[in-house]
Amino acid sequence: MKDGPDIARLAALIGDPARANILTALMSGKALTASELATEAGVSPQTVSSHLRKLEEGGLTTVLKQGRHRYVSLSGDDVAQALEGLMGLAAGRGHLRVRTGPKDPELRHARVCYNHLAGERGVQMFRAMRACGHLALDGDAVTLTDTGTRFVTDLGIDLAELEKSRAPMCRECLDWSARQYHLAGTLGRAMLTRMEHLGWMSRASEGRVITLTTQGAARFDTLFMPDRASQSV
Amino acid sequence: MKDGPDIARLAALIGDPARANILTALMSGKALTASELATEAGVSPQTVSSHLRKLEEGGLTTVLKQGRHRYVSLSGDDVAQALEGLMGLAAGRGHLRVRTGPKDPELRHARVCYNHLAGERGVQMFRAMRACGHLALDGDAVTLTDTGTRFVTDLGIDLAELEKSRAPMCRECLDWSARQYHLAGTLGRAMLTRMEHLGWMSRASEGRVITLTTQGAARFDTLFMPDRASQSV
DNA sequence: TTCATAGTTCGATCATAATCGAAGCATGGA
DNA sequence: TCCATGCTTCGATTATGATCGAACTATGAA
Repeated sequence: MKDGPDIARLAALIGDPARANILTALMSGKALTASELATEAGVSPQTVSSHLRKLEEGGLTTVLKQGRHRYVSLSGDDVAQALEGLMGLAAGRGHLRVRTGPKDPELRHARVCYNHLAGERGVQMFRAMRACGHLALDGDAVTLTDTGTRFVTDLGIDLAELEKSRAPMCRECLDWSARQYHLAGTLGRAMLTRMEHLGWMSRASEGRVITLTTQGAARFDTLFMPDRASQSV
Repeated sequence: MKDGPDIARLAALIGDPARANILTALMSGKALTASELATEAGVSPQTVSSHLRKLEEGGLTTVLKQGRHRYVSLSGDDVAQALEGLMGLAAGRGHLRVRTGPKDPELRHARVCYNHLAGERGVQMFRAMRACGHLALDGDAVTLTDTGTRFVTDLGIDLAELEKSRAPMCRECLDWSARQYHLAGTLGRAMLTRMEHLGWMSRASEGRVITLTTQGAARFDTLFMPDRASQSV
């Protein structure tokens, strides 16, 4: 009995170490060049060329050519979502790197997941916004409430700009480290960008770790603590 | 940069066709013997023995020995969840079997997903129960309401029995065919079992298709149509 | 125009792992 | 006890696919 989608082919695409490293690097949401990805994966340019072709043919990545540069990115949110799901299962089953790097705790604390905030901080933010009634849930749908609209507008987010996009504004994304949900979608992205702009947090030039400044952490905790968020609004 | 969980190893486990077939068969929620899985995967007993060892070591399956029989099952809901996520991505990317069998539409309509109802029917049920206020959502948490308690009790479900289990009673499970959520957890399982008992639907002896009787479909639609469910309670 | 850089294609190499025949062990039934 | 059945282990075979050196194409800058 062989029915339903063919997960073997898709999983085999992800199951090569070099390709897994490429996909993981692309989880930052950045579009990276083939050369950068060759460095990330630790293989030669010719090898990465071959891998990228397979990923593109499999529908996991898209490529944008600009002159002699080819910018590669994940082909959509759903790829990121499935990868996070695999990460969650891998973490839950103890499938960890042999050498857990010094960045592991930092990744768990705060990291970028396809351009939005993930890790403990991401979960904290999502939970606080729900607790304060800024976000409402209806099944799989997450919507911004009236108080939420005021909240994010006060924070400096241009909602009119977000509404121009056809992508969902709010979406739940299962966090592999916290095993809870954090906020994805265009609003999730805008929140991270805004907090970077405010100087609360910054992304490393390489990798996915997000670092909060001392002041940024304080401001973040002020805004996103459930029993304190009400007072600030 | 090689950080976070090792998805390559896990994906490679799933990425072998024989093992993917095994895991897909186990999505029915039944515990199957090694011989049955050898038939499912279309390989010899010695090959399946080798594959099962890998899946068990990887934490994806558990084995229960009874005499000379070894009963294999998925090691948890989270495995089923990640597999469904991969199925969704595979379906969305057109990674389908070369020969889409005659069972494909039936699988999309109603199928068993780790012992609970999936497919269009599963989504319909979950949606209707939320619309009628029988289920309440708070982030990732799904809870049975007072009206929901009465509803399922009237349907013949023994909630006291369900509450004895440590497993979550209600959980959302993303449906690969419908791209929406259906109800999982012990309640989701109990609902399917109950409707089978009422003769509304039955599982094929092999595979995961669920067939509704004419009368069963009528009763199902009566109970789980959002604008009609209120009248029946 | 020349040179440097980004990236692809070709083909050979080689490591890996799925596969099954043969043999053996464990269990159950007559 | 003997035979049948379920399952595992061992070892050889073979197909697959990742890999990179060599060579090439395309683009950009001086």
